[in-house]
Amino acid sequence: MPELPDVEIFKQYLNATSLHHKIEAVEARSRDVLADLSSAELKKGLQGHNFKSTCRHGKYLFAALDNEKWLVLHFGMTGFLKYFKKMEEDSPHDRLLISFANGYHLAYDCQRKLGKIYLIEDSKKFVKEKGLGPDALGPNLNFKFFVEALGNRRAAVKSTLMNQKILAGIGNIYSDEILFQAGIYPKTKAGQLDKQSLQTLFKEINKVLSTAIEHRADPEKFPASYIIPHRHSNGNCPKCGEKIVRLKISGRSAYYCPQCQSQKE
DNA sequence: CCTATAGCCTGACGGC
DNA sequence: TGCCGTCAGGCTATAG
Repeated sequence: MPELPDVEIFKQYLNATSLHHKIEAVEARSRDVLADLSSAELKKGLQGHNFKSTCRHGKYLFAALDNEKWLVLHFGMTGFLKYFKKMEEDSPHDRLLISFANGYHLAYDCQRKLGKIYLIEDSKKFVKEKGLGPDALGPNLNFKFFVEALGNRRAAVKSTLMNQKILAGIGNIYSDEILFQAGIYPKTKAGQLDKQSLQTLFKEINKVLSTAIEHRADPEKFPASYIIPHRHSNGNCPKCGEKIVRLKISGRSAYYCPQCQSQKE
């Protein structure tokens, strides 16, 4: 789930459910998802406090606490948030359980434990230390920067889009969608894209990510022209009907339409 | 500096 | 049914 649009929805979800409620109890159930802090430290940082506001950078969600600290959540491949009242809804994959004074709970569910939880003082510093590029939907992103960032890259454009140090937020699924909408073959070397392709690509990054957010990051609600719902073996291109092809690029699966995303010489 | 790969973790699925 | 390999919306350390 968790690429930029998904995390944006998690942020909205946290805002709608969990702000300004006093945190009464904290259960950190897996050491694996705790970055560089103990469960006791996490508990100490959260208990008795409340969330004031949130923000997001790439795939990271930041929740500001009233003690000037930030809870930072990264969702790995399988993470998501769950707000509920009855403990029957608590699942074995809920790695962190925050219980509020109003009787509700916020769970961080992360089946594969590839996500990470941090407690930090300074969100700007965190982004810098992680080496994250500008948020793919953020205000600091302009075409000039984009062209320079892709400049002399020899890697496949798909890998470049997924490189969090260049742009933060795009993952395996949405890179496929962006390249499909832009009509670009995913293995094209980033540095070999002509001006026209770069312009289209730049525009589609914004368009695809905002469209996904508008539809609550739910593929079932996506426009009929989107490849994501057809992104599997046996899938057919929603634009031309051609059979969708799978490639391996830097260890990740790329799905594309050989008709609409033809390889240029 | 850049790029590609293995490893981390759990579970679902298909083939034999 | 069991076992095996593969795959899965990510990141990191490491090697070339």
